Amino acid sequence: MLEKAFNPQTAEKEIFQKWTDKNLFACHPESDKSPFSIVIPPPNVTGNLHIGHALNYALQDTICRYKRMKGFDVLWQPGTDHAGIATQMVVERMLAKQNISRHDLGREKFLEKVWEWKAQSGGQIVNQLKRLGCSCDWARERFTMDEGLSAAVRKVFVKMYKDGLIYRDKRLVNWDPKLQTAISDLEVVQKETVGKMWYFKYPLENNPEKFIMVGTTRPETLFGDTAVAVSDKDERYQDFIGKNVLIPIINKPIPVVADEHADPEKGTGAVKITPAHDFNDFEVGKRHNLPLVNLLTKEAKLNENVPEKYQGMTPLEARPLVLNEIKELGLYDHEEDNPMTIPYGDRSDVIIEPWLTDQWFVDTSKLAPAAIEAVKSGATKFVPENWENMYYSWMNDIQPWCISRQLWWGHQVPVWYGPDGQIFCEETEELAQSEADKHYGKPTKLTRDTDVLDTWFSSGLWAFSTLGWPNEDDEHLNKYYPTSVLITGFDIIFFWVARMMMMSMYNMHEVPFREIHLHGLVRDEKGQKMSKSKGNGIDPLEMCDKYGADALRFSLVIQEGSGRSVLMGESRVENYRNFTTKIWNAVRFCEMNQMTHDTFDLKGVQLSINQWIITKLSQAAKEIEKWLETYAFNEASNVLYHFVWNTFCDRYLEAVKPIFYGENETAKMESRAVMGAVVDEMLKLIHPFMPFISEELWDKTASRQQMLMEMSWPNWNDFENESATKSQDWIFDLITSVRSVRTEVNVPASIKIQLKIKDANDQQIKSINENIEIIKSLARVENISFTDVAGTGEVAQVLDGLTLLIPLAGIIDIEKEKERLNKEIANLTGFITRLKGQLSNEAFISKAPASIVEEKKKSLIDSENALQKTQDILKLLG
RNA sequence: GGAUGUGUAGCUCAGGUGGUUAGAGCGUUACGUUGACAUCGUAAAGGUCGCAAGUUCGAGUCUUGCCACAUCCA
Repeated sequence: MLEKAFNPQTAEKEIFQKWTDKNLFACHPESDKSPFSIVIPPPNVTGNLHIGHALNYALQDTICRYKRMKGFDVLWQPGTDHAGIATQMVVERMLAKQNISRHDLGREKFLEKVWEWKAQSGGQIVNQLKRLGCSCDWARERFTMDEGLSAAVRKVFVKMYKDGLIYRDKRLVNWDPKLQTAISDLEVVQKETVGKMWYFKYPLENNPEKFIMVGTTRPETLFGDTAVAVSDKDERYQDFIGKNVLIPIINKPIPVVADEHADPEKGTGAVKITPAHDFNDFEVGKRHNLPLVNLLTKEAKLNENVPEKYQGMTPLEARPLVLNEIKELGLYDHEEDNPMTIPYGDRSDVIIEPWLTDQWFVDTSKLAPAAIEAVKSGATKFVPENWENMYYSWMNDIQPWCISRQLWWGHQVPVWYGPDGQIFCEETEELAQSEADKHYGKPTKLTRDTDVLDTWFSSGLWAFSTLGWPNEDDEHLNKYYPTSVLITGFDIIFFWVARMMMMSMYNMHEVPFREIHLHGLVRDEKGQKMSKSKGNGIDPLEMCDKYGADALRFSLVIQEGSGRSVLMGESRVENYRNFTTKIWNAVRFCEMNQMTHDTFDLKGVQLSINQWIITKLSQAAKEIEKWLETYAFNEASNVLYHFVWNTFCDRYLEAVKPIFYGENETAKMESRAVMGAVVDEMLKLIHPFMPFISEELWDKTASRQQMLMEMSWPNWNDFENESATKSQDWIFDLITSVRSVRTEVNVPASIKIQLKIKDANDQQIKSINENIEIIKSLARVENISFTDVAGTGEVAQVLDGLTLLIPLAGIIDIEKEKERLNKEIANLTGFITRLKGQLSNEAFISKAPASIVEEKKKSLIDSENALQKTQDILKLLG
């Protein structure tokens, strides 16, 4: 006998262990089953499971478990990424507590520390994923810094370098002065603020009476100005073009150039150009061959190119002083509030400075076309489709990707320099050395580039590097690549999805995945983004502790549709915990009524209620299948929820109760067998969504040869009985109808009524007789009889041509009943008027399809019939 | 400023190719039986489908304009 309730805390652990012991998560490249493969979006090795992960992995687990049951050889490839900046920060912070900096240790020692940290406390998230029930092939867990994956990085880098797709260039990059590394465009967060626009004068070199008024948001960078730009269409400044103006304070002459960057409509129409500290100005500088004057150190402090008194200040410290000096010189004009955006580092949260350095870049413009074509041709499909637009628009306007980082933790760039700066890019130091020796004609000492690569560079290879590449003979690579689907959040479409597409097309000449399902982000119950500062976050592990992993998973998965957000609150988890309890108790009830699990021929089932539940289960299985195939998780889980709760519990179990309380042993036997079979199949349907409770019930209700996880997806197509199902559905309509009337005329639930049925046809009579006990029980009816005449004092309701009569003389309020009937008559009349209107419309009759016209005609006859009967009843009431 | 998306019940959302009186969950209200149920069950109320035109026999669904909001990119 089952316990009173499910205890997730103990059961989850045991079940996961059993799955692991039986090695059920493993893929089987040797099997002849068709492959289905997913690579996990690798969580950050420093990470902890947050609710967004929980959604993402719950969706993947649902699909993977479902596909296994559908007979696929599933590989769900797990792993983590090395998170260059985040990990380095974690370890540096740890060392800082002992007053050690990474520079004290040196690169090699520091990396040892990082590996130590990783071994001890890295990858906690993996255990957290297991708590969720994730059925990844854990034995194949990978890490982006593994030897194999690192080899892949080196190989791809060298190949791309030699193909001219990776190059080194001195350019403006987004410089993070706190972390002291370059970061890519995508790692910069633009924050809106209201800043100031300051206006001041640049006097003409040879005629200080005349000047150009310039507006700027960064006055302190004037020391790096190398021109002032105006529009060549701007009447005001025609005379100035080609002449020199003087930079205030330092009186350095710089040219006035005509450039489209200056917008005559904005401000004064003249802008100062600081090519080394602004991306737009950099472009202007290139067009006019302007020199670059760098003003900042790598800590983003003013350097030796500014007057001595400003050196060592931050730009923000220098700004008011510079403005003061301009004022003192009489060159200052005025200031205005100016809405603007300021770039911040997404990790460091400090202001990012455009800074001129040598960095490595990927020429993405050459990679993008193949990645675009892969989606255009349908080789990879986005689900939902509308994400394609976002993908195309980014790809079409793609910027070079800065892949070098001035960090220690990560894949060191496989580049060595000769004494003259000659580049040797090879997969190993030995190869680079031998190339260098050849090049110089003698043994020559090389130095290695100290930069490491952006973590996303290695993540970009994830889809094939985890499967064994560069070993082209790896059986996993051969069987599971391209992967079937990528399931991830839309927020990393550029960071990761787009880059995997580019890297895979270039390197494998094949898409990384056939489909991409992008899901929404988890928000709080009010639709607000969850954040630490708002304190509205929900800890998935705490939810697992309180309500069980199944409840958490279901509350997430049932919300994932085509929308952009999944709303989450503790009450929702609690709600679906109630659902798990419902399941538990339903099965417990079946157990109490001695359900059986012996082999049993479902085709020989006699009772229509049993035929009905068999058919409903079969239909639910097919529907869930249909929705899961298109990643409509909300629809699939909704079908399951309604099947379990409404169809199985509220209808079927309630309907069979009278059978078990009755004397008909044959009916009992049949129902016990059907009940057992339906429970078994139902648990299979539940399993992909709620693996723990379903497995537990499977285990506890019978002695089983195999675990539930190993079973096949239900297919009861051959046992469906449509006509029995239809008439049984009609019985439930009848029951609802009686219940509804009872409520409307306030018959207390404790009173059992008499039910008389008038004008029923043969089919209806047969069906009612067959289900007489069910009707009596569910509609609280004492006795059912058939009649030809309606009596007085009877409440009546028309249903599909027959009339339900409930004698309630003395109990009911005649006036209230009249009111009810009049309301119904008004409804029917309105409906009939509309139908008649349509049917008397020539245009409708001639233009609408015949089937629609027929339908309306039939509907009209039925309604008129019902109207007539309802009016008759009303007359009887006097 | 550009792009995309969204506006349907108090809340969150469903509503392939136009076709009966627009659905679900939660919430609300009323009433509760013979113990599977952390409660559960039964029933009810609640919507001029953002606004305005247009196409059509027929528009929540298609077209255009407007308004509001959201996200991404400048």
